[in-house]
Amino acid sequence: MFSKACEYGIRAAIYIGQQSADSGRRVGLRDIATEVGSPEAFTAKVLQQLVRAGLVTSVKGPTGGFTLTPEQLRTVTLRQVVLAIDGGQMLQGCALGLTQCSAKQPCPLHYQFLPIRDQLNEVLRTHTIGELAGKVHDGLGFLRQFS
Amino acid sequence: MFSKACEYGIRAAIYIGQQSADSGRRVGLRDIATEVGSPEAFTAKVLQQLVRAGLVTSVKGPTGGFTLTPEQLRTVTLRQVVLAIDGGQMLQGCALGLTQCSAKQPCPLHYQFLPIRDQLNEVLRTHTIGELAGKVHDGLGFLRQFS
DNA sequence: TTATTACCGGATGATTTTGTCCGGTATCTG
DNA sequence: CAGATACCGGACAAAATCATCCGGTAATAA
Ligand code: FES
Ligand code: FES
Repeated sequence: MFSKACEYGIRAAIYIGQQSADSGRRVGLRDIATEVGSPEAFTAKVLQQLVRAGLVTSVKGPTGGFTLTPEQLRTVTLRQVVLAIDGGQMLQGCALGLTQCSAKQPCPLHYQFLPIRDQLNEVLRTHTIGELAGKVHDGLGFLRQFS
Repeated sequence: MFSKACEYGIRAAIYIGQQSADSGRRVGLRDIATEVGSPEAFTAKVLQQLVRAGLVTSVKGPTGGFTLTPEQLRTVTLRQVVLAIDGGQMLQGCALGLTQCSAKQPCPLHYQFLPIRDQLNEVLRTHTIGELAGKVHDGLGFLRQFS
């Protein structure tokens, strides 16, 4: 569905959001990688993308780390995270790989896939990182597998 | 969404199906690659997978090529093609990359993604190659972009 | 100020996916 | 049988993705 980078990015963002909403404290890279079960160095690259896109805030130095401002918690959507990392191919490209998805020259699956893709876009567009972080906080969602 | 290999495989299968239903004639690799706009040698690999999986029939020698039997046209679903090439990750894996998708330890998006994935599975399960080939035959669907 | 902390950025390497090449083999035609 | 055709199979190569390493830089705290 999404690339590994995107999966790590989403999980990391939600964890950062959870900690930010919970206690306002910043979380370090090591902490993030441990909690979401992702490779540390690679996760750093992905987070840099999110910081450059303005979706996550970072602070250097001691007591530094990553955080989500109250505004970011409220406004940053899953869709923005996916677009920043994976681009729009999954969100608007043709399911069968035609160079463009359009009713002009639709692939044989076009009209079957449209509602699916629309629903996917809707889910990504209407869910904020802060909202998902709340679920994790309430024990309704998990960011890694516990055995 | 799907891998390149899978996209080529689906488009190729539909084209083979269209020609088989249309005139019963077998189509060669070159013809297929041209008509669906895919790299010839790579498409050959993908078709071999489909032949081994029993979803497409091949015949060697002069006048040989690929074909779909009437039974294959009637019974082979898109889902079988996708499973043969890409496996089940997209069809049953967790959207956020958790090692397993389950209500036991769901990711924060689990319940939002379930209906989307169910709908995707339903579309793949209920559409046969023969049915989609019919659309192409009737000019209602295209397998490559015409400028 | 000085030392420490922790993110930043570029270079590098491993793995998977994508794509090509070519000889082998089965099949059909004459 | 002889020759041509076209799929088969394995080796090989290129590109994208995934992942690591390490010196640089900004910020904090003593
Ligand atoms: S043209 Fe293929 S999904 Fe729209
Ligand atoms: S656990 Fe993530 S989609 Fe089911």
